[in-house]
Amino acid sequence: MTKHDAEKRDLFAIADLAKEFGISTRAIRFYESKGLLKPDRLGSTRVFRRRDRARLILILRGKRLGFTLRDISEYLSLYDADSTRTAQVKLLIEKVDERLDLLRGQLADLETTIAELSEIRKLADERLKPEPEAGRAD
Amino acid sequence: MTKHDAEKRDLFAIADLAKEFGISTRAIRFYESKGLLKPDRLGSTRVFRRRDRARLILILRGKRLGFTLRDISEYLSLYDADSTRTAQVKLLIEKVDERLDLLRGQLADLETTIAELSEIRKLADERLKPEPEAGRAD
DNA sequence: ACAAGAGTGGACGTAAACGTCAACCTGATG
DNA sequence: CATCAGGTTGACGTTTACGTCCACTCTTGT
Repeated sequence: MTKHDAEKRDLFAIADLAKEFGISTRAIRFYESKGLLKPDRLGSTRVFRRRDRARLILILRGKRLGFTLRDISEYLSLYDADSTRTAQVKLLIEKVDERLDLLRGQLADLETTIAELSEIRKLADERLKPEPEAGRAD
Repeated sequence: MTKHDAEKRDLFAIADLAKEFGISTRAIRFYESKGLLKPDRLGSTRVFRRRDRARLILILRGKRLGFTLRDISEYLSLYDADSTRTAQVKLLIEKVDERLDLLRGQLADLETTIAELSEIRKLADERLKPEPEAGRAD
């Protein structure tokens, strides 16, 4: 069972991650080619560690939110930047703020949309059971 | 002034909408070709009305949220479905619920991301003004 | 020894969402 | 009348994010 506890392991084959997250190995290699992942190598074989797995999680979340890989790449660099040591903390802050604005915009859009759909749902639902009154006959 | 109050008008040229929303006329025609918009015609010239403008707003919001045009198309049909008359209210409800689930998932992702970035921001920020001590002089 | 199974890089294919011409029509205007 | 701003329909080009072969190489079980 310990074998399957992905959280605790530190070594992953490309196929492990592909399976765990339901994506193709091709996709993973593609992410690497774009610099989003930097697995170690054993000869030519990729060896993924916890760090890469964590990045992959962020990548997939970014994708669910509709960001491009380029966006996500920038975004990952924010995590990397090591806010306690970076020489350009101000630049980092700017970037983070920028992205936060963007996300808050999305959040607002999302809330509006959810509200509107809920309203539609409510109407349709009422339509479905319109007689809290009396009995009926078929 | 009344001329420019987009909300109150009922006739829009393709370029009006393009300008108002900062997109290309090509995009608008493309949306039409995909059935997302159905402007009237004066001869061959497209005439957009409030309804189309409203749909365009929904389309752009959908895009900001990372949905495909196909997704958005389905989504628009929910608005169209006229929940007070549709013969398949149940189907409508299912679709809406489905989409609400999806959106709520995004909302959760978004909130997580915002929280994480805020944390990074906080760290970087502290790093920038590490002396909450003593007075100041200008 | 050898086949199977996983890994590799490289090349090509593809769907989505437009951008970018090209070639045309049309009404207003100096 | 010539031109010009705005409209039209194609048709082709482009970028993104992979899928789909392909032709190897390595490791391992029998």
